[in-house]
Amino acid sequence: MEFQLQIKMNPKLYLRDPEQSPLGRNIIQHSIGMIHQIGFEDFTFRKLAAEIGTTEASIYRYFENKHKLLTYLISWLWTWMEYQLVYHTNNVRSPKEKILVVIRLLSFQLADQFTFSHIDRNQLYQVAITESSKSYLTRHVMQDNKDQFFKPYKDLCARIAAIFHEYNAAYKYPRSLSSTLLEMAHYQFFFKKNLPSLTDFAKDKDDAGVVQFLQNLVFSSLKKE
Amino acid sequence: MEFQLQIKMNPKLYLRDPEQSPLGRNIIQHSIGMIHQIGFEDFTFRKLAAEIGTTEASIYRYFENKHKLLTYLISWLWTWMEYQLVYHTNNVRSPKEKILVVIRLLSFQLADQFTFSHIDRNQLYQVAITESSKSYLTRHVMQDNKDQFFKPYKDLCARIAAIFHEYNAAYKYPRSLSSTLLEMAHYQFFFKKNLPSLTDFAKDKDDAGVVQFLQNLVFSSLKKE
DNA sequence: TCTTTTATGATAGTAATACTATCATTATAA
DNA sequence: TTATAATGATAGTATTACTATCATAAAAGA
Repeated sequence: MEFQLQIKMNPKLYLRDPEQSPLGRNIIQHSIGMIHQIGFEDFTFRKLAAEIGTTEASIYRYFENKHKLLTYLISWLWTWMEYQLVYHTNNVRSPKEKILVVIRLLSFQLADQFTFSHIDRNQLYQVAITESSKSYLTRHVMQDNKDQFFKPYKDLCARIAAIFHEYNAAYKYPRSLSSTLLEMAHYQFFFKKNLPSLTDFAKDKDDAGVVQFLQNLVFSSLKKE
Repeated sequence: MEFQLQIKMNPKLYLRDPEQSPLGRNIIQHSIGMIHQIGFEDFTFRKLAAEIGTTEASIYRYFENKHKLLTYLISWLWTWMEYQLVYHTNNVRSPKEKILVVIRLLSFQLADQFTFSHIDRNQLYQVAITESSKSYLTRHVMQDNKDQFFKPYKDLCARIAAIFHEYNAAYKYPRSLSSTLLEMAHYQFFFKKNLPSLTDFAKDKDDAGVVQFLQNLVFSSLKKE
């Protein structure tokens, strides 16, 4: 018995659906690998075309530009995260336990039930740590928002906020705490690796310290017990 | 009686010190204005040269590239912030009061004692909200860090962490809480303006809500009383 | 099976970006 | 007064970020 999870993406993010063809899936797969390797700034469609043995023109038939492609990738990850959250909190009663699941998920400590032949989630997660905020830190964020590009992120944020509310209905800032958690789950790992003095985890070998910090941050804010 | 604050910048950030000439100061002044207006991605030395009536080549004599210029600007702001922090917490005894000063400072609610003829701090602060993280979210962050480009940011972070420690010596994550506060002081304002559903301040007209959230976040984490 | 559509490849071309180099001119300092 | 330094003027290169055109192969429809 095999299950497949199909993530439906916002059609405005692409010109031709990359999931529907081998070339499209190649673009997705190798763009993740390449951005991971050389970073988004140095990543170009020309280099990507060379790597997968196609032409620039062919890639432009799938994505308008590299920024849309990045937004597509990040958007895919948030959607996948939300699904994971639903899956892993299903049948969990205690809001406290749900919050622990959220933090484990955002710290990439949870096992996945699916494999995606062309998407290396581990690599995509690494990409997201460094590049995700670039998808909205632009001058065209408002237009992109109107086009619903950030719906997956906002949905995930809202779902986590709802769990916070469930844990403590009196807490006044569930959404801001949720976006803080989402961003910090990236930034603290980035800092730990690259600018360690901005964290308290410089010497840590594993991610346990960051996870504990995030737990402390959230539960302190939400108080209770 | 007039006082002047001279902020000493890391010489590796520039080729020729922009503070030492009218052209240099023009570059600083107009780059802030221009990045504020069109965003860092669309900002080019060519456009900047046209605006201030000089040539691309002349600008390249001051800065190697636009990324170094951005890092210079952001770096200046962090240094200025640290000075403000020292100034405004001088003679303040209570650590709690110091933390309130920090948050007011990061939310740009504090008056400044100096004017800088060619640097519009208000505009630079707006630029920092959207662009500051781009100065380190790169593949060359490690090298840049070795060159001490982020020292002003790390110094400010450490100083705030020290205040947290003073407030509650038992708290385990003063640095991470400090970097969280620093980043969120930007992100929550950015979200409030551009992606309001990621915050609880969509309808707020002023910044008071964000300030309260930041206070709540910090004091909850640090507990005590 | 024949034909039409669709996807890709191959190739070319353009405007802008991100620089580097050279030389003349002007202002300043020794 | 002469050397030095800063800027302007101009030119040029490699790369980026696209757009356009045409040929070919594969798939789908009649």
